[in-house]
Amino acid sequence: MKYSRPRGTRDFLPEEMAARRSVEQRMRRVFVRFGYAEVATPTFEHLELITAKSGEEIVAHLYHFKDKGGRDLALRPELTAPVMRLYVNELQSSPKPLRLYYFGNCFRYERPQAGRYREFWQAGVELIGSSSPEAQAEVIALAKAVLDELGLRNYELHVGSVGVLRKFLEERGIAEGEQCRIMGIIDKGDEEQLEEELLKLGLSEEDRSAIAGVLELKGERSAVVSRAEELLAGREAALNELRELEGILDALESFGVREYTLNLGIARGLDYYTGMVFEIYASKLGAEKQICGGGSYSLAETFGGKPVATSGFAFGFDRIMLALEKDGVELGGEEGAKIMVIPFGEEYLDRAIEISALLRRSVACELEVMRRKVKKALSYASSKGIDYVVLVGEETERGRVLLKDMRSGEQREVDIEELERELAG
RNA sequence: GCCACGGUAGUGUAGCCUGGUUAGCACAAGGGACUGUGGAUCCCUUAGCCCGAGUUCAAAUCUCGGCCGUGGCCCCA
Repeated sequence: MKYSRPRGTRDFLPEEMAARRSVEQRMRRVFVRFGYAEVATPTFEHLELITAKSGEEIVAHLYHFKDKGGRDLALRPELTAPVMRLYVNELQSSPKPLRLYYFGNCFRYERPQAGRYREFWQAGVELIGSSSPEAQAEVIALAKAVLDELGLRNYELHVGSVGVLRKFLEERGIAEGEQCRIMGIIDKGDEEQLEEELLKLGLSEEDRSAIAGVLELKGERSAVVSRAEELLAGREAALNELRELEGILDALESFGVREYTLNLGIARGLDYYTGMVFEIYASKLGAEKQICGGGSYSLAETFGGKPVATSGFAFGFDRIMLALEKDGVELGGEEGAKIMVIPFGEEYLDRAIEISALLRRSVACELEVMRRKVKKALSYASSKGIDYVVLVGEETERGRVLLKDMRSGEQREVDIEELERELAG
């Protein structure tokens, strides 16, 4: 092998590509059905755009480079920041809400493993301009609608809120920067470190156990909510945030989404999430089983725009493909009948070319270009799954060809003028 | 960045432990037997030891390093 692929990248062969396109197209249809319009952004952006959103640390996980003008650029590691930049640059004064969807490849310099590649694909949406419970619920319902449309069965939806905890901390006089740090620690799941940090911030024993208690809450809505209310008794700001979440859940249930886990332990480690967050896991996948992540956030101001409430999510497209496969979902891309034109020898080649060109006005057909004997050409057609073969020979002098049905083996003479109609039907 | 296992024609494999003929087999691909008819048979052809260094008279085989793959840890915007 002379040249190998760069690490963590993949080639997609025709069969796999057909399956990917079919899934992609069905995803798009659902996005469109919900009123979302597609946008696309560059494959690379200024490095600062990425670091503005995610901090300097992530440079270690980026493909970044200097171009010939000395500019620091990076291949996009995700699409939320580019899309919000696009919004700030071009769409701030368009009617609200703005519903955008995207689909594209992203790049991260990380160690490849199951469901993790250095080049991968994301599909997602942003609903910009509304902070209403129904807007936030809509994006969750949309994510679920896509998965259901695709026929995925084994997945779990977890809904939570980073707002509850943020308000709790805010009420205790803890600054936003500190809140973010705490959320990051929660996301890592390091309980000892969390306890330590909270102690340093001067939180009482009671506060600390309330936080630890809330973070463990996970399960059916009413049980989680009533327990959270007990733990948060007297913390009005946090309770308000809980009620806000309940409003979203009410709307979500109106959308018909009733199967979910209320999980107050989701922290999403990201500084820009403000309230509702959600994640979807495909239970059959391995270590990398999260197939979707999203929530409500405020990012426009980070990129120099006016603050605007936004909800959105991103699917890990490759992981969804893996999940569908593990679920045994059939992904055959639908195609029309396959047709092939074969000449009886070189003297009929020109005529065969003309006939194939004629047919292509309405159907897909391929021409025998190997100058093979009919026997070999038919053998090829057979192994390729060709449905109909048009044999071009002496009959062509009477304006006719032989049409052979490869399934039944039956064959008859047909006028060339009628051929197109025969095959289109 | 760390750990485990792996890497032989296009694909799947035998050989490796116990260094030593032309590295074997199956399928696939191209051609032919069959000059106007496929999914059958037979024949021929193409094509391989991941890369590099070391040990040795001799390395696919043993040792080390690298690259790549698979899975896991860390991380996961």
